[in-house]
Amino acid sequence: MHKMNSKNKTFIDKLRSSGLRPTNQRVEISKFLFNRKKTFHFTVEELKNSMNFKRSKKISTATFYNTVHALKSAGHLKEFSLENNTSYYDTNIKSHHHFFDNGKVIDIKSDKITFQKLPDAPKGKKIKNVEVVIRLENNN
Amino acid sequence: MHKMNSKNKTFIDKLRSSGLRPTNQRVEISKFLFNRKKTFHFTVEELKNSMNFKRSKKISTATFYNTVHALKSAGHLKEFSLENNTSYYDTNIKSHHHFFDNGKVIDIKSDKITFQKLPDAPKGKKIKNVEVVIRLENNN
DNA sequence: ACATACTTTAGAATAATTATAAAGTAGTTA
DNA sequence: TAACTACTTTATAATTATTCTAAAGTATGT
Ligand SMILES: [Mn+2]
Ligand SMILES: [Mn+2]
Ligand SMILES: [Zn+2]
Ligand SMILES: [Zn+2]
Repeated sequence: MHKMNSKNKTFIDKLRSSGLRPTNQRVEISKFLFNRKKTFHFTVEELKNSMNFKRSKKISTATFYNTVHALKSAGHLKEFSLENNTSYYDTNIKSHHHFFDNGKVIDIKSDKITFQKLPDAPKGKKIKNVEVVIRLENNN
Repeated sequence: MHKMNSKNKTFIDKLRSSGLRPTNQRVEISKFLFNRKKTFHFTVEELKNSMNFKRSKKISTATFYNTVHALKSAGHLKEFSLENNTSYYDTNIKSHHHFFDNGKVIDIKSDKITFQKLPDAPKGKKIKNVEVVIRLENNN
């Protein structure tokens, strides 16, 4: 008694090609994360609550953590931090920048910010990437 | 039986002028944090371990947390996050940028980075500050 | 010295995350 | 399809970072 629609196929392939067995839980989580137009920024708790809210058969906390870590390792998610002690994940894996607006995170495309001056990497090192955070506050 | 040297005076004043009673613990912690030439980036655990290592009379964990929070509220420390679930603190309270090199954090003075292009803040918002993280990796 | 508010402390509590190990499932092979 | 095996899910325990609690201690004003 499995639901199957044409969307799932995409995620099954995505998981398989990353060496992850496309279990029901992983497919559901992938669909929830990646089947949307805009970038999704989330914590594991938020993901768990919003997915499990409507489900009769809940997915376990450990599976949410396991799956998010697996997707991160496979390069489908990026991890980042705000100024609290929780990990956030980003469905936009391209190098890009962020607005932080009281806990709300908004993507800034890489080409929206360019530099006039950037320091050289210390000797023996090179630059892996450059990410900018623009913190916002309310006007007036 | 209090040790007192001319350095402590500075920190006593600093604490008093921030509305914090200059207790022994706070003075010791302030001296440890601020009596150095270079910026210090640390977690509360790191601070606790390095200060308590040599002391016979240990300062309690709660006091390290309390004092770091108090110093942050007073504007003498800034909090930031790496990609783990621990708060880091920065003795450099000026707006500035960072190199991240495998967990090691190095300051970049604000004027070492300038922008050619920056996005506008969404309407109703304004930019509070802009901080850049340059992630490093080893050469070759 | 006394009073009082603030501070320190040990220990309990909480939140996010990771570890454990038993039960379940996917992919493979007979 | 049945059996096999490696991988996955799950409930639960453990860990880590941090905050809370409330009792004992201390700084400051009088
Ligand atoms: Mn955590
Ligand atoms: Mn934490
Ligand atoms: Zn993003
Ligand atoms: Zn710094």
